[in-house]
Formats: sequence, C-alpha cells, structure tokens
Amino acid sequence: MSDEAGAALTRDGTFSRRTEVVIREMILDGTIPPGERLNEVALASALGISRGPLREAIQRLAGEGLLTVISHRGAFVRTFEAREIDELYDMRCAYEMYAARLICQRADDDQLGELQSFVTETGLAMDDSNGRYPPDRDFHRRLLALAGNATLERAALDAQAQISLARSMSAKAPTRAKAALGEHEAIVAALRSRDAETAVRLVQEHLEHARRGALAALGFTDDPRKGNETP
Amino acid sequence: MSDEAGAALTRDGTFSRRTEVVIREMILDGTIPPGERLNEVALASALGISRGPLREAIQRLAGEGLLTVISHRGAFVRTFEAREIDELYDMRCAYEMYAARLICQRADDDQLGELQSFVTETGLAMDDSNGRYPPDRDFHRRLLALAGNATLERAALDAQAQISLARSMSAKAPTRAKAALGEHEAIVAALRSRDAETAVRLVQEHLEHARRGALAALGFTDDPRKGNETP
DNA sequence: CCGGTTAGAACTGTTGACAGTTGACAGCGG
DNA sequence: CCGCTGTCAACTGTCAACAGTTCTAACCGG
Repeated sequence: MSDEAGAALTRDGTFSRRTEVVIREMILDGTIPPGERLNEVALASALGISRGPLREAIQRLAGEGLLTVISHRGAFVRTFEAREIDELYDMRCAYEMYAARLICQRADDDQLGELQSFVTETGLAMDDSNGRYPPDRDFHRRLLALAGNATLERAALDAQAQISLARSMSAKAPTRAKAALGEHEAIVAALRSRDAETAVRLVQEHLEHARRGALAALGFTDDPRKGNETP
Repeated sequence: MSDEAGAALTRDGTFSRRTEVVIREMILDGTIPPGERLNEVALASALGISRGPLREAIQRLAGEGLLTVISHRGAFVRTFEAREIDELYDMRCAYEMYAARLICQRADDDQLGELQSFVTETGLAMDDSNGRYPPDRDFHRRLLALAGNATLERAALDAQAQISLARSMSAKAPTRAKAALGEHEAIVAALRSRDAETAVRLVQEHLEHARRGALAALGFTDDPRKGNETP
C-alpha cells in the first residue's frame, strides 16, 4: 500500500516538484477537501517519499494560496471567509480588466476570431447539454492567454484556482450559464472592435455578477465587507 | 563565525520563517546581488541552522518571485529580462488602477486627507534634500492600503518588491522626482473628487512613465515586447 | 455530572548523514 | 593550440532519526 498514490509520481524531475503537482490536483479535485489537515507522515508514506520533499511542496502550495500552514499544527487545505472570496474577485477584476486593455492593444484579429469561435461553439454545446456551463473557466483562461503577459496570466490563474477551491466548499450548482455566455459574447465583440473602455466595463460587470453568484452559492448572503456570517 | 548572520534570527517562531525574513532582507538590501547563487551549506551554517528549514524558506521566496530555483543547480537571486520587467509594470498597473477604483468607492475623506498630507509633506521634504524622491514607494504603499483589500495589497507589494529588485541590477539613479510628485498630487485630487475614471487614467499614465524610466535606467532601450538586448 | 489537570500519544520542526547530479579541471589526442 | 574525455570535488536531493510542541483523553476533585 506504500505506492497507492505513489504511482502518480513516477515521472522525471525531483520528488518535491512531482509531489507539488500531485497534491495540487488532489486539492482541486476535492480529494482533500478544504479544512482538512495534511498529515505529513501519512501523506509522505502514501506517496512513497520522505517528509523533506513533501514539506517543500507544501511551502510552495501555501504560497499559491491553496494551503494554510500553521506552526506546530500543520498544513490545511485552505478555507475561505466571505471577505477573502470577495477580495479574490477583486483580484480577478483587476487582472482581467487590465487584460482586456492589453488585448485591445496587442491581440491580432485572428486570435480574437478564435476566441469568438470558442464562445459560439460552447454556446451550441450548451444548448445540447442544457444548463451546465463549465467552459466559463476556459473562456477566461483563453482571454488571459491573449493578453500576452505570462506573469499576469499565471497570477490570474492562481486567483482562479483559489476561487475554484473556495466554491468547492459548497455543493450548490450556480448555472448562470445562459447569462454568462451572453456576457462573454459581448466582451468578445467589444474586444474585436478594439473598444477598450467598453470591454473593461463589460468584464467588470461580468465578474461582478459572478462574484454575487459565488457568494450566494456559498451561503454568504450579504455584504462581506464588514461582518462575518454563518453563526 | 557560525553565528555572524545568525544573530539576526534570535527571535521567536520557527527557524524556517525567521530565515525567510532574513534572506528576503538580504536580497532586497543587495547583500546578495541578483544572479548570485545561495550556497545551502554555507548559508545554513552562517545562519546557524541546518539545510532543512533553509530550503523551505527558499521555496517560499521562490514563490514570491525573489529567487529562481533550478533543479540540481541551486537557488539564485532572481534576475529580470526586459520582458519580465515590462510584465511586472503591467501587474502594477492592473493592481493600482483597480485600487484607485476601490478607493473612490470605499475610502473615506479622512483617509484621503492623510494621503494628501503625505504628498504635500514629502514635496516639502524633497525641496530640501533636492532631487531624490524615495517616498514614491511609500506613496504607492499607502495608496494600496486605502483600497481595503489585503489580498490585493500583498500581491501588489510583492510586485513592487520584484521591481525594486530588478532596479537594483542597475546603479543608475532615475530622479523622476519632481514629475512623480506632481502626478501623485493629481492622482490624489482625482481620488478626493471620487472621479474614478480620471484617477484610473492618471495612475496608468504615472506607471507608464515609471515603466519607461525603469527600462531606460536598466539599459533596456527599446520595446521589450519582442527582442532581447544587451548583445 | 462537570471542569480542570496531567500523563501519553501523535505530530511537526530540525538535524546530520547518504546518494545522485553538476561543474571544473587535468590529461590526452588531434 | 584547440577540443574532447574522464576523473574528482562541490553541491543539491533525499532520507531516517531526534527534539519539542500540540492534541487527546483518562483521571481526579468538586
């Protein structure tokens, strides 16, 4: 039983880096749910390594905002308060609004055409599977890629991952599908006409809707800017 | 000689965290210049600890963008290409432009009054010391603090630190002092009149000037968006 | 029955040693 | 003189064990 999960890290590279990838996936998959502690000896032996490389991976994942490390108590899959989720949506706004500006300046028409195609295709697919809209995440990923700034892209994807983790604290399905799709189309239209100010405004509004949806789905009913909830 | 630098970490907390703070300061102080490798055994013994906690600190600092870790070759104080510096200024733009929006919505008049006071005071101090304008960094720090978003603030300060490290690769003094001061005043004026769009535009222009100044001071003469330089 | 106390178990923080890789340099062949 | 190769030292990656802290729960007094 010592290589049950260990089989996942039989590739090349250092144990530490492979472990980082494996644990990140376990967190985002929900294999290790938010709030759960990572038992170092148990996890290390499950992965077939020792605690040294495991701890280094933990440090990196903590820096990414996926783990919370408390001295002498361990590493926990991160949980989020309403305030923190709100702040993460601010981050996404900052990133993607600026990305929209960059795209209007830099992206060529072909790239924007591909983005357009992606949106229309996912729209058609959505009509089939009726309801669910998982491609939302992909749309934002593609959007960020078009900005041509790798640093910005990585930071934004990190924020996206944290929000994804936060949403996994609730099982509620949001299904803002149809509305989101329409907003995506509007954003692409603004980008293609190189109307930066409109694109920025539309991105902001879109993420504002997503923010409200996420906070509602997580049971954070009201303004997270002052009080905490769930009494 | 085993506790020369070790005296710096005689406080409480874990070795790993204290080491992280010490090394961060050594990097930003210029004690360890960009490009230099951190010899683990030498640094550990200089700090009076073993390699384990040191390596954990290194992982965190790498996540902050202050170190570059290469497998089997070591951890190096990060160096920056023109492209990366350009991307970091994009990050600052994204952060501070959005911060300006938040401030217009959230900050109260007292806070903005204090920011105004800070700018006028530093302006007077600058007339004395004639030329240098170190409070630029502090202005941006205060600005970010007023946005009321701790996550955004930390991310922006990280980007600021990376830019500071990048600038330490060159000894050239920029001294955009007078112009920067004027731009700060204009930004504060826009914030106080709650004119978000103007504030955002002024922040962008201010950082665009800073970007050009930084790239020029580092000898990156032209557009970093395509070619690399220093042949 | 309940709160506080106190051993003991479990776990994290740290260490020193071992193993595998990288980089440098001397020696050799051309 | 130059390039290649093989050896060796230095260093990073990893491990297993020790030390100190936190959590658990049994125990005791009220």
